[in-house]
Amino acid sequence: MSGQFHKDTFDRIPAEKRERVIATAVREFANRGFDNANINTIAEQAGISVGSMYKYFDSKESLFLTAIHYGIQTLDAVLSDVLASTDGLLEKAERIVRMIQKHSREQRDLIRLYNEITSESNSELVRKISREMEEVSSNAYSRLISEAQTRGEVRRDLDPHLYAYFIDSLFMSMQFSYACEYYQERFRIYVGEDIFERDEWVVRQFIGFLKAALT
Amino acid sequence: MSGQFHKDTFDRIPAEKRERVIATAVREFANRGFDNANINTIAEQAGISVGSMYKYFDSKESLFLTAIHYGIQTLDAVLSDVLASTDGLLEKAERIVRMIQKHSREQRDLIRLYNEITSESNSELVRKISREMEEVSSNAYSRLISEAQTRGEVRRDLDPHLYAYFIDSLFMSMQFSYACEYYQERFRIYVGEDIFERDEWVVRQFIGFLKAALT
DNA sequence: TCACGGTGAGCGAACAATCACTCATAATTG
DNA sequence: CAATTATGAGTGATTGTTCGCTCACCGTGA
Repeated sequence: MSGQFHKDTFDRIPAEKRERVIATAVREFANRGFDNANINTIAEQAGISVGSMYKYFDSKESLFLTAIHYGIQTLDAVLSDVLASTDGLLEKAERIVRMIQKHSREQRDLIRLYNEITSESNSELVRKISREMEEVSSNAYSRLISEAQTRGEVRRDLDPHLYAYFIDSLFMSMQFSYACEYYQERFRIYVGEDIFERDEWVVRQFIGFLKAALT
Repeated sequence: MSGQFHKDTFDRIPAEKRERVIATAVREFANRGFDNANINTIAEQAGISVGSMYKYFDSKESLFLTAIHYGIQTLDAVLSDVLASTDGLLEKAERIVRMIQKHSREQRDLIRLYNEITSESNSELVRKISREMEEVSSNAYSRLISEAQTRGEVRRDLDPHLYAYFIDSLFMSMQFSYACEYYQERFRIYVGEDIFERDEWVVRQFIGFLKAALT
């Protein structure tokens, strides 16, 4: 997890204020996108002055990166929690799907911030963070499949890395479908208006899909 | 497919100029995003004046919508072409994957424009676009699966709509992986630096994944 | 205890750049 | 010579960033 994007000053202020600033930034960037998010508004909503904002961060981009950095840490923590269990591949997948359904609603802003990054392509720094972001789940998923293969749980004629990529693609899509506007609308178009009240059914169908694909 | 977003004047100018304007708009919106795209620059690069731009379109949003509308039509045309064949489900899927690999590289701007929309936070815009965008493929894919089910090609215990959604999620992810920076990087992280020279292998593995999942 | 001065967090009005959009004027067309 | 189309400098609104200032706090020395 690479270095910090904020000034030292930001570390010295009370934790409560620091968290308020980050939470506000995450919300604003997630809701309005990088360009439409307004630094002056974020400051106002966080209860500090614009001046202070620039005492903490060099630029709008620095604040954005700090918000993302925080988001990644949070997401990683949740994922690690699931992956640390001793369950088999399909049990873990099931827990991840449930976690996605729960987490995507509770921490909607974070997922939308993540979604934001996937089309923000013109920044070197964002790319760097993204790499660290995907590497965690990439390694974890690939290893999961390899291990399941040696245990005989999963077919041997498939490439663990590519299949990890397929599975992560499905997870990503679901995650966004529960948190981001465009993907929500798409989910409804495909499966119906009431899809967000059918969580258990989605879990069952998804696991069925995965099980068939892997065994 | 909803109505037009441009003024009548735009229909009256030479086709060559019209196409130049649209191509330039698609490129700029794809590369810089809606907010960062500059109308004055687009006009300049298309070889017309800003004034003319506003004789053709009411607003930046109208130009954006027109560009997207054009993009959707192009994508639809290509997809319809594949879906019109008499092949079975898996053969069609294979052709779609190959089409994605080819098309995503040749029409990079269009795919990136599509990617741009998926994280657009302007809900007004999203609603206008998403339906038009997803309805075509949604219906097509769902129908494909249903038909394959009645032919006995595909398991009956799965929901055609949800499975169509899963498959489309994989297609989307691949499409972006061949055209958009963040997804490209992610693809490399998962499967290796040389993944973009292993098209045939990807096709085979993907079809294997899908075949197992559906039968 | 009190006065003093140094430090740096906090402030927000003002600045400066950007850019969507307009309009008076010119060119073109029929 | 109308009527239509094209032009691009200008306008106004927005917003990232700066800067001169205040003030609370702390250490020091009398």
